[in-house]
Amino acid sequence: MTTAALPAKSEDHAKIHEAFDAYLARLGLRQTKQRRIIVEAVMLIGPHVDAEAITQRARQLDPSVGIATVYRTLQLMTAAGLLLEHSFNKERSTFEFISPSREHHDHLICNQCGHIVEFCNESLEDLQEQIARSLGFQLKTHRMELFADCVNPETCSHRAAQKRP
Amino acid sequence: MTTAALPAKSEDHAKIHEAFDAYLARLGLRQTKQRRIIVEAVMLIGPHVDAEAITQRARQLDPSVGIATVYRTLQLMTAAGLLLEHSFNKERSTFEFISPSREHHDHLICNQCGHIVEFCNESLEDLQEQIARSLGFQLKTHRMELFADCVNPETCSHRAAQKRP
DNA sequence: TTCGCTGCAAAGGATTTGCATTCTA
DNA sequence: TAGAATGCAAATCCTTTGCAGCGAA
Repeated sequence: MTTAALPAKSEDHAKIHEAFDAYLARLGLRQTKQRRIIVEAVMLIGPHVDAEAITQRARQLDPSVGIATVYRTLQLMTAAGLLLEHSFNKERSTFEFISPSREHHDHLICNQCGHIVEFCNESLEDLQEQIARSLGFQLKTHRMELFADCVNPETCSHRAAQKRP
Repeated sequence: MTTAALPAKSEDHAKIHEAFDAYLARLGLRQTKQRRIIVEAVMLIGPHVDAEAITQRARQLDPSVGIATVYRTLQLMTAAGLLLEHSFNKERSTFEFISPSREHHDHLICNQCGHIVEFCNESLEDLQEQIARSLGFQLKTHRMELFADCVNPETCSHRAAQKRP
């Protein structure tokens, strides 16, 4: 059975901000308006974000946010364990927002429009573990991405959602 | 059943050149000394190559080979189905040489020593296709990497076998 | 007040492109 | 000979860095 992964719950927003602030405090770093805005932007447009999208969303909250700060904050969030950096396509890094309420899942990426579908399949997980065992290894983690075409072209309308003004 | 993938046979070199020439002819493109050199360089250092490595190897065969030509030829080879482009790391593209004698495979990477085991598992392939279909997509390609620990530590000695001259 | 932060602009690094020249077919 | 291919240098594009001013603690 293949199930779609659930999106983050909005109740998490406060917890995420808290977690990030705690991370900053732990390292003796400062809480700033820009950092709060960028974390918020990630949650608003997540779970898959890139620096450009974040910058645009953040600038709706405060037009003066600089790209450099976005990149620096994205690195911080990754270090804090709030984001996972992927290279789905080579021209731009994608960051995945990891909320506590989201379970493990893999990704299917549409070749046409770049839309990302998250899914989880138990049999697949079992099989992977079994394969590793049969090769004399104990599976720790894995990375799996399926690249596919929409069977129904108009399903590709996510393209619109992807486009930016 | 999980089987290990075999490396390319050197007898393939001639066939590969032939296949590439045929591809060029089919598109009305020209056979050139540089293209032959670059294809040869890929086979010499494959199966995992990047533009820089290819350029260096190609220049041992002819110092005048330009980087632009390497990139252009790598694109041609990819279009011809001789290479598969990966983005294992975001700062540089890796191309995987696909020889007819090498079957499709996935990768298992040892967490301890970095050794890469190539394997192929039919059930896994079937399952992936099935998953894509159930999500409304037609699977084109996939990327799967298992990160694992050797069950038996001394198996980890493959490290030496990994090194290239 | 102290430094960490920020925005800006310039720097980087891989890959692509424009162009005059060279060379295949 | 036509026009495809090449090498070089300049141009791109995403991301990082240097720096002087700003602001959190």
